[in-house]
Amino acid sequence: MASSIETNQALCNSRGESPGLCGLCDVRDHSVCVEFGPREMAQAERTMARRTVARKHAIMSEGEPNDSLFVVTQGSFLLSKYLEDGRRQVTGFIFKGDLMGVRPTQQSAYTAEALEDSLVCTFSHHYLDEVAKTAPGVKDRLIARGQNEYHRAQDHIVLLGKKTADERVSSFFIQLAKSIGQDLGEGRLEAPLSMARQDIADYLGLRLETLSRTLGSLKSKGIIDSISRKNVVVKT
Amino acid sequence: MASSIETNQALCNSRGESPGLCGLCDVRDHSVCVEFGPREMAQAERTMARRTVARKHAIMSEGEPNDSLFVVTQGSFLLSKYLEDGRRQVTGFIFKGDLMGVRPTQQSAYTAEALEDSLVCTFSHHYLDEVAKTAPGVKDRLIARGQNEYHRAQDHIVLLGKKTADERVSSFFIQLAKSIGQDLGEGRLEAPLSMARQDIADYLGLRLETLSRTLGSLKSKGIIDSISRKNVVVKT
DNA sequence: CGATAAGTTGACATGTCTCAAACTGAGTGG
DNA sequence: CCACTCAGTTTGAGACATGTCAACTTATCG
Repeated sequence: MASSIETNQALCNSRGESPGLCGLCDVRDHSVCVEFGPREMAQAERTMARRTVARKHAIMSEGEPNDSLFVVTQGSFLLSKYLEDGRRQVTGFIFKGDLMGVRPTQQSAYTAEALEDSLVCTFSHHYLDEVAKTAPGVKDRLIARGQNEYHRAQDHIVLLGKKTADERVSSFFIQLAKSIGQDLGEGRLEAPLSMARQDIADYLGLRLETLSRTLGSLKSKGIIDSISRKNVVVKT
Repeated sequence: MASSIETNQALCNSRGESPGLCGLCDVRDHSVCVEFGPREMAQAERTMARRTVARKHAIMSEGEPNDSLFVVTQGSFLLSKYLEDGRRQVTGFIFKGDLMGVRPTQQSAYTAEALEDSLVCTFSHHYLDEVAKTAPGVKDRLIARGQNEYHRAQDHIVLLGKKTADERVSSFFIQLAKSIGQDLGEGRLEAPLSMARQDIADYLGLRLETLSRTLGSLKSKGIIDSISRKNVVVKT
């Protein structure tokens, strides 16, 4: 799962406070663009494409080439990989402030599809390479983001390799709530759920039915306060 | 698991063919150093430390700071993470030509310990940042390596989340043989095993006993030709 | 308010785990 | 060159967590 905004920075920021679209962007401070100087900012506003992605539509597909970096400014995405026989593994969820496509590639390693109507800023890597010549911090930020992806993947590996169904489900919801939830007080956190049960099950390496049963068990244990299709409240 | 040398490049290479130690290094063309010019090479040979790591000794520890990049020139390493109660998940194996520590960090995400007496070149990230000023390709190489790690981790996630014990074990040995094995002809590949059964089981998210039984089953199916403590021959 | 997709619950099957015992092979010393 | 040892590995029998398949319930949306 992706750890949204808090700790990391994404790509956009105007050091010279230009009042353009980027100047108003609410993920700017957490993105690659933080590294852009006023000149790059102005150029970015012309060069960069803002793109809407409709629910269920892919912005990257496993095996297809991709030469852009995407910064999610609204909405959320699901990352997945398929085995030849159609079994699907969800490898991550992406939220506002997260990046996709840290490196250009002939064959994307995974598919990224929108879980809801979403909005992304796209930067071609060709353009980023240019920017990097005068703003070297951009590359460091990409390295850092890439490492974050890797570390999240390692946590996911531990979850799948060593945790029980109960542990997987509670780890997932607690992490989700901590990363995108809001505090309701009394140690309760509420988070919106843009993904379906099947998506969560495919992320956790469980069957839909097992997830559903486990959810019931966690509710009775008080770890999960309430859960509906679109919302969850967890206690910590 | 790490995909050794073939496809990727690591860090070292003398474009100006200096006949120093680096000039003789057999992983040079696959490493970061490929990007170094003659000047950087000469400097590297003075600055960089070659270090031996004894079997079972850690070169990085989960939670401990690390500010160096390691290039494995001999031997192999095991990467692992632990849950609070001591359960261990092996997140990867590292072989000759692979990198560890792509980014400096206050808290390493995992532990890396030598599976056999090994040899690494260590570059401080402080030094690499200097080099990057005149050899910008170094950063790109680190981004690329970081992404490779991430993609391998995603494959690992699919293995743990969706594959059966049989599939996990055969995937593991086939990938191992393809990456570090040598061709015996007739579609047979032989690879040395520097890790114990327990290490492999912890990598595959299986119990030792399940791995052992599965190995027997794969032998009778002909997917594994033979396997001992130190060697495996797989048929493809 | 009916139609359809999404989620839950039930009963049973099975793959993997658990615990215990037996085996194997490399090193050591008599 | 033969016990002896000890860690590593394999085998056995039974338990249990999760998977499977089917029926049922609940949300969502025209």
